[in-house]
Amino acid sequence: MNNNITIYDLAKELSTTASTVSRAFQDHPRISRKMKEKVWSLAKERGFQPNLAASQLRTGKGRVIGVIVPRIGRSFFSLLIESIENVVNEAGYSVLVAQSHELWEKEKQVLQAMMQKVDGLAISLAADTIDYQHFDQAIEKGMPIVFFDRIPLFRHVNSVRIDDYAGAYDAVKHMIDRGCKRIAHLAGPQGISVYQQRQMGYVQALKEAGIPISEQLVYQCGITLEAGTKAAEQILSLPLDERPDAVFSSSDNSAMGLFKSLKNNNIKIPEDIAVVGFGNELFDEFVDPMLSSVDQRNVEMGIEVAKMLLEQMNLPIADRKVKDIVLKPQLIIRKSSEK
Amino acid sequence: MNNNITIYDLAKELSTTASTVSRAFQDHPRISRKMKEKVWSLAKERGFQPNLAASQLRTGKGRVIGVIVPRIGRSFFSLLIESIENVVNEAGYSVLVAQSHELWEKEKQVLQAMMQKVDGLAISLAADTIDYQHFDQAIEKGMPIVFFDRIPLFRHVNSVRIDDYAGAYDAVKHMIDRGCKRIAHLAGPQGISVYQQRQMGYVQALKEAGIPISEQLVYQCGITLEAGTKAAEQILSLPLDERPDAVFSSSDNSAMGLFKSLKNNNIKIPEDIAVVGFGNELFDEFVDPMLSSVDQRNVEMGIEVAKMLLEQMNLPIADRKVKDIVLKPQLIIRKSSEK
DNA sequence: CTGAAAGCGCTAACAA
DNA sequence: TTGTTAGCGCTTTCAG
Repeated sequence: MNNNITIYDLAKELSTTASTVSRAFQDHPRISRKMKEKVWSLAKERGFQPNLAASQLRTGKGRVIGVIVPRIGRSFFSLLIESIENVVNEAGYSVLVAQSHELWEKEKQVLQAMMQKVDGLAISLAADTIDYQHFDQAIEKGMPIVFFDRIPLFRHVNSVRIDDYAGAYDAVKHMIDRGCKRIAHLAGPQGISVYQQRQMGYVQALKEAGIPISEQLVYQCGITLEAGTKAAEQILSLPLDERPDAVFSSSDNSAMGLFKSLKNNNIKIPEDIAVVGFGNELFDEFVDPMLSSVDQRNVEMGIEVAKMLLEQMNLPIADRKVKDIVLKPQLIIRKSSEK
Repeated sequence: MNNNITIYDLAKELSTTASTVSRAFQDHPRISRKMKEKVWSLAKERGFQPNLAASQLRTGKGRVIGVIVPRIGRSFFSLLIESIENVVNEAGYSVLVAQSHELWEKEKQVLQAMMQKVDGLAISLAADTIDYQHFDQAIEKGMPIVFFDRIPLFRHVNSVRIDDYAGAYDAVKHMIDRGCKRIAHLAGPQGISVYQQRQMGYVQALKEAGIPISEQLVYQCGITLEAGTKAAEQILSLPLDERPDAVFSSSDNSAMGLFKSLKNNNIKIPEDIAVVGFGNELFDEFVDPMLSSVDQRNVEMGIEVAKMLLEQMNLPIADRKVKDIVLKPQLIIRKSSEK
């Protein structure tokens, strides 16, 4: 804050000029080793901290990246932020966070605010977002952006995600292999890319196994605990011979709601109904029986996002190539789907 | 980023000067309404965004606050960050986050980096931190700091926390009221203020009830799942008549480890051993029986932290008064401790 | 109520 | 290899 000492002070003390001191800090090749060492050691001695605002005003760079997510407190996003921070911090960057609260308007607003403050952005879309103009404008202005997990569909943008389709496919295939015949699906909001993909993976697995897709076994129910509870009620109200013998949920939260309701109604998991969720949340191992789930590889995803963003930022605009990294999710089989 | 339009451009177009435009944006009292409105409407029309770096260079303020926590991904901290962001965002601030990884060195390092970038700081201490000089220096430089949850002990600093002592006391009292006689405690790292307080609350409740404190029922075991598992093993290895009939854990994670081990060994919860945790994590309601726990009031805490910080930042240094807000935690009683 | 002018601390073209 | 100089865009005293 009130850091008084400047490169001028250092320069004076070394009987040189501000430019030389400035260049010394940048390890400029045309400054002598000797000079650099004198500058560095004096700086350390005096506890000098370069004024970032001044540097940012000159260069447009402030060593900060921004992360925009729907909600920071959701474990998936907080783990991603953690992972991103770990990587970019190593490279001398700080992380600015903002929340869209799943709202397109809010997303535009925080994007605007971030534009002034960051050198690059990592973004996971709001559920609400259907229009990408705000991002187009940002990209046009030269802002490096990497989308992750929830990415704009049909767009040529930098992105890191898992193969949600394959994750869902594997989960459903696993249940089929275990002998399940009637597999229900708790689908998430179809406006969000990842949930759409998961539903498609579910459908494909059934198709390949020659199991007819039944509309009434696909519950468009959202991804909350309550959504899962409601779905369970509907399932329990079905005639016994129409009841599913397995459920693949697009989120662990809704899986949990279902799970609890089924147990409360003395349905045995996995014997009567097998359950597989998506997200591999911590609590999956706490419940009884432990919940099978698809791991989203949060840590790796964060690392890839950070690496891609750093790479983009350090490349001249002309050399930047749009990249799309797709990680393979991993099905974690636990008791809830073992037959 | 490449935002070309400046207040000079606006000034020219309105045949006035930069000073007037600048003042108009600050809603300066000595600028005419008419002028202000002309400036504001033109600014909106042109999509003008003031250059924050320039303003920060001049004023030293950049409309950013920093949050330093041990780990972002832990649900307690991520919920707090979420809550803080919600409040300060309303006031036009962004949030910079950094992690100490429980290390004193790292904490000092990120503090340094933040000093250059933020107008105020919210901090929860690393487990490792025993020396507060780095904070003293920051405060001397005029940086407003609010500590939360894990605060420096015996220091006159701004802080927001819950009454961990009372939370623990209430939890243990509740078990005593339910008829428990031998109550064990999974204690957390005693170097961290909150865990120390929780242990003291535990001790006090026993004392008041005339129950002797037995050293071997206090497990100094850490706050991870594994720690809880280990503690369970030790408990199970006790002769039957020395086994506790209740356990108060200083964290939900270690409670969970204990919980699972006890169940695996056919100990009935709460009949054989009642369990109460601390933290009121989401998963407490997912497990069977549901886990009683002490709620830390994350949302309120975040709100208070943000409000206190905003208040401090907007007060001239001379008028700032050190405050300490203590929230009352709430015991949430669930099946795991009902007898 | 508005304008002129200086300067926040750093960087980088240009010059030596 | 180093120095000179101008200026990034904004704020703010001082002067009308």
